[in-house]
Amino acid sequence: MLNVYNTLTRQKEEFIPLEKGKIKMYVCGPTVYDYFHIGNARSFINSDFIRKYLEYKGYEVTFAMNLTDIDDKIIKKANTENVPASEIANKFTKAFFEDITLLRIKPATIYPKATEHIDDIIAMVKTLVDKGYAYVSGGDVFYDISKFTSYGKLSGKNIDDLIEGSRVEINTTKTNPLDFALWKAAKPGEPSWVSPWGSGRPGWHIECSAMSCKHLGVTFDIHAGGNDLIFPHHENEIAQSEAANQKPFARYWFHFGFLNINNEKMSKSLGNFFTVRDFLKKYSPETIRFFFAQTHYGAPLNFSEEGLDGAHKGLQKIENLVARINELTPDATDISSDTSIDFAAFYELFEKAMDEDFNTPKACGVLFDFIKDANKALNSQSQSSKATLLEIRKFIEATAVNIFGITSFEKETESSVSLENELIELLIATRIEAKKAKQYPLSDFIRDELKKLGIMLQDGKDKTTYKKSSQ
RNA sequence: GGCGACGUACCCAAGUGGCUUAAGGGGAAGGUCUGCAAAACCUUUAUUCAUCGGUUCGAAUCCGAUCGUCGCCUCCA
Repeated sequence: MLNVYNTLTRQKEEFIPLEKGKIKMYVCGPTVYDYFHIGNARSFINSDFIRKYLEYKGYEVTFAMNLTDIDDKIIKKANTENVPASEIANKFTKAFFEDITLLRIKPATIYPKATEHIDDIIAMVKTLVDKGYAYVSGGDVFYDISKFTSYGKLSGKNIDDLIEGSRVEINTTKTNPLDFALWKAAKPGEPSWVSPWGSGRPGWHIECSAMSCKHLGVTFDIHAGGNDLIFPHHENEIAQSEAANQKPFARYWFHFGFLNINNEKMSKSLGNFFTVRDFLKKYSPETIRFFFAQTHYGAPLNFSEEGLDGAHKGLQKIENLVARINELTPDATDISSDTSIDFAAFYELFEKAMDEDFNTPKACGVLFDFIKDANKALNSQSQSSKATLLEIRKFIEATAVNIFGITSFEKETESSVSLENELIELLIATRIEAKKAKQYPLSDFIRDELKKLGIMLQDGKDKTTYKKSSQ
C-alpha cells in the first residue's frame, strides 16, 4: 500500500490510481530562458525518484513535463540579445535536455511545448469565456476568480485575505486585482498568434491546464512541482481546468521543498544560485542525486559543501561494495548461497520506506544496512558463492541503480585498457618491486606522486589496486 | 498584516502516540589489514527530541503558550 502526502487534502492518504496499474503524472517543467540551477534540479530529480519507484512497483507511468517556451522572461532576454524569442527558447531547451541527461534523469514520456499547443490553449480560453469564467478586456482575456467558488482550496488562501495583503500592481483593465491573464494582447515586436481576441500569446498558467488535459486527460493522477508553484500557479490551473471541464483536475498534488543556500531560497531572482552545468564540474551527478535522496522531497534542504562531501563519502560505500562484487564474481563458485543476509526482509524494508510518501532518506538507511550485512557476509566467506553475489547485485541494481541512479556496475570497464591505465599498472608493479627490496623512499615517492595526479593506490591483502579520485 | 512549514547528537537527517530507553550518513574514537600510511571493512558514539505547561496508563510524536528559522501572498522548482 502506497501512502502519499497530498497538498490538496493536507494529509497522507492511500494512493489509488484512476485506472488500475496505470498512472498519469504531470510535473511543471522549466521556462527555457536560462540554464537551470541545482534548485530546479532538486525538483526534477525528486520527480525522477517518484516516477522510477512507481515503475518499480509495476505501474505503467505516463509522465508529462511541460516546457514553457513563450513567456515574458524569454521575450525580455530575446530583446536584450536582439534575437528572436524562439532562438532563446531553442537554445535553452537544448541545454535543458543536455543537463537532465547528465543528471541521469529518465526522459519524460512527453515534453509538451506551449508554442506547439496554441490551438488547444485558445480553445480552452474560449470555453472559459463562453462559460462565463473569463472576460475579455481590450485584447486581453482574464480569469474571473470570483466565479470559481473553491478558489484557494489548494493553497489554503481565501480571496479576501489575498486582496488585503496583495502586492499586485493595480491593473485597471482587470475587474479584480487577483484576476489573472489567460491571453495577453500582443505588444509591438512580440511573438504572437491569431486568436478570437486579436493577436496575442498565452498567459503562463493556461498552458499547463490545456496541455495536461490534452495529454493526460481531464482528470489525472499526480501533479507535482516546486513549493512556490502552489500559489498562484497550481491554484490557477485548478480554477482553469475544473471550470472548463466541470470535472476534478489532478487527484494528488506533490510539492517539492526548496534547496536553500545559507538558509535562503536559491532562486534566479535572488541571484544566489549555481547552474547545474557549473556544478557538475565539481560534483558527480551521483553525488548530487544521493545528496537529494538523503532528505525527504518535501522538506527544505540547505545546500552545503559539507553536505555534498558527506553524500559523496556515503556513496563510496555503495560503490565499494559494487567494486567488490565485480572483483569477486569471476572467481565465484557454485557453492550454495548460505549467508546471513535476509534479502526478502531488505526488499520489504526498502519498499515499506518508499511506500511511506517516498521516504528516500529512510530507504537510503535500508540500503546502508544492507551494505553492512553484505560486507559482513562476504567477509565471513572464504569462497564466494555465485548465487550470493548475484543476489547482492540484484538488490543494489533494483534500488540504488534503478531508482536513485547513484551508481552502476558497468562503470569504467570499457576504458580500462587504455594506455594510461597500463602505465599506472606499470608504476604499481615498479613500486611493488621497490617494496620487496625495502626501498621505501622510492615506493612512497611513487605513491605520493600518483596521488598528486589524482590516482589513489590502495594496498590490499595480496594486490594493489588504484582509484581515480572524483567527486 | 494573512496563510503555511519547521526546530531531533559536533554536522546532515529519518521517526509524528506503545515495535524506538530515537534509523541511516558524515565526523570522531578504537580495531583488522599495512614496512608505515591511505583506502577498505568491523565496533563504539543522543535515557534524549527548542523552552515551558497540559492531555494520556504511555508523547520526540496530540493540545496550548513562548522563543527561533524559513516559505507563500509579485516572476520563481
